[in-house]
Amino acid sequence: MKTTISEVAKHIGEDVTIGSWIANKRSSGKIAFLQLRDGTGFMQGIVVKAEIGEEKFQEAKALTQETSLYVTGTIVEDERSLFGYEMQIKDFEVIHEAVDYPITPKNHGTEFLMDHRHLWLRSKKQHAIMKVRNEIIRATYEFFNENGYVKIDPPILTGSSAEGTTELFHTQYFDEEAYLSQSGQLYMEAAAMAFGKVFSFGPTFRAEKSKTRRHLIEFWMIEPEMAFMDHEDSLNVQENYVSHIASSVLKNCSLELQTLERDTAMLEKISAPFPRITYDEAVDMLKEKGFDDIEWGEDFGAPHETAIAESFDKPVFITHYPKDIKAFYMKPDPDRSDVVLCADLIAPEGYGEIVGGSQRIDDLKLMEQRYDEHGLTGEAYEWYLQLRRYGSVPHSGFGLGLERTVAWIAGVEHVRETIPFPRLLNRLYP
RNA sequence: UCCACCGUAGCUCAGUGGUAGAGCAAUCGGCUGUUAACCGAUUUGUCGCAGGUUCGAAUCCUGCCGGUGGAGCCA
Repeated sequence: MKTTISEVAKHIGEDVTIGSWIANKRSSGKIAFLQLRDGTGFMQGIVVKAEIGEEKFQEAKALTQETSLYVTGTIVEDERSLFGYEMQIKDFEVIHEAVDYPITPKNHGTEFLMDHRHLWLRSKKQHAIMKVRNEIIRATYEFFNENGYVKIDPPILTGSSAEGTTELFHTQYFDEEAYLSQSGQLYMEAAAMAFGKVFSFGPTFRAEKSKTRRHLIEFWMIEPEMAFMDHEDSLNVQENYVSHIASSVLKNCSLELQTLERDTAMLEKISAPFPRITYDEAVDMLKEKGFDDIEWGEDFGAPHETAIAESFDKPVFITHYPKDIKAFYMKPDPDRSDVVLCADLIAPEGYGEIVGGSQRIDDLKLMEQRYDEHGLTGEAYEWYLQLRRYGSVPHSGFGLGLERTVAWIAGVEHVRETIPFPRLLNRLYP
């Protein structure tokens, strides 16, 4: 009967057939070890000459890397295998012979591997990262579904920008100029007024010429928006959500984390509540640590965020940033008009900002004032103003960057390995 | 856009003015428990491109192209 590597534990002692590829191979005069992969996992198959016959044994020894084949044999438990099971191969049938597979079991550079990303995804480490990514997505849907959120999909083609600061991808919408979405947030605010609690999950685009291990041109964000929730309520949602992600990956991806050599002790510490410090406290903390290049009113750079994160073994919220360095829609603190009710969540171990969120301005007059200050005129922004004209309520929301979160949870150095086909400054292929 | 570093065999790299090298991959042979298996043999070149200096340039100089890391900006 046909099965998959992920299911072999149910077939110990039975003869099964698995459609698979040769990931690697080792052989000697009378025994050969085939490292098999089938998409669901990796497993070793054993070919013994005395049992399979001279002709088939020679055929097994000649199998090339990434040749596809059906293997048939008995599933046995074996403690020498990390996976725990092996197949004693009785027969195999080659489907397609691969010749000169480019990615060998030895070292390769990033450029070469990225040029072969369509093949690199087959490797054990990349496979593990994508499984962690998938688990984070699954846990995201689970968390928001269980907490009464409705998934709403904002548009990708838009006629206006959410935050005028970043470079947008321009495109043509018949006779009009249009942009690829850099955030679905403004639309999610409209959705929250219709459905209460909503979340989105989709791609976003930033035409920034950023070249760092934390940046992609095209990346995926999860953007919840909640009516009748203030800044504090939102922080509670954020820490519960991130904790749920961490515990789900720990529970369902233990083999993948082992493959990635991730220190799971770091992940086990990720449980709500998370520490919270204000921007003011963060500036003081940085000055104590010897940073004399930061003054109140300036935004933090990556080294600053890393230095702050090093003081905590959990993600840390930095709240109440100065109004002037944050987006126009953030609500000022009622007790202090020079700061806004917002928070960035900084991941430990130098992974940087993974969440940014705020309570939004709900007062029509104040929002109109912000429009004037930021020069937001024209009908492209009119609909957003109407959300404050017709039954405005306090509401908050946040955006979580999927790739940065995957990089942090999986312990991967660079976000380009956390998305199947990264779009980078100089890469649109494959 | 700016700063730093890099570009030599299919891959990873050494070679800093005097005959183009190593390991891996590939091919052939050996080996009954391998884990990036190991051992022996064989094959592999537009030294990123263009110009210059020199008796002689992979090596020194100039320009260009490409890549990597970082800054700014952000998730």
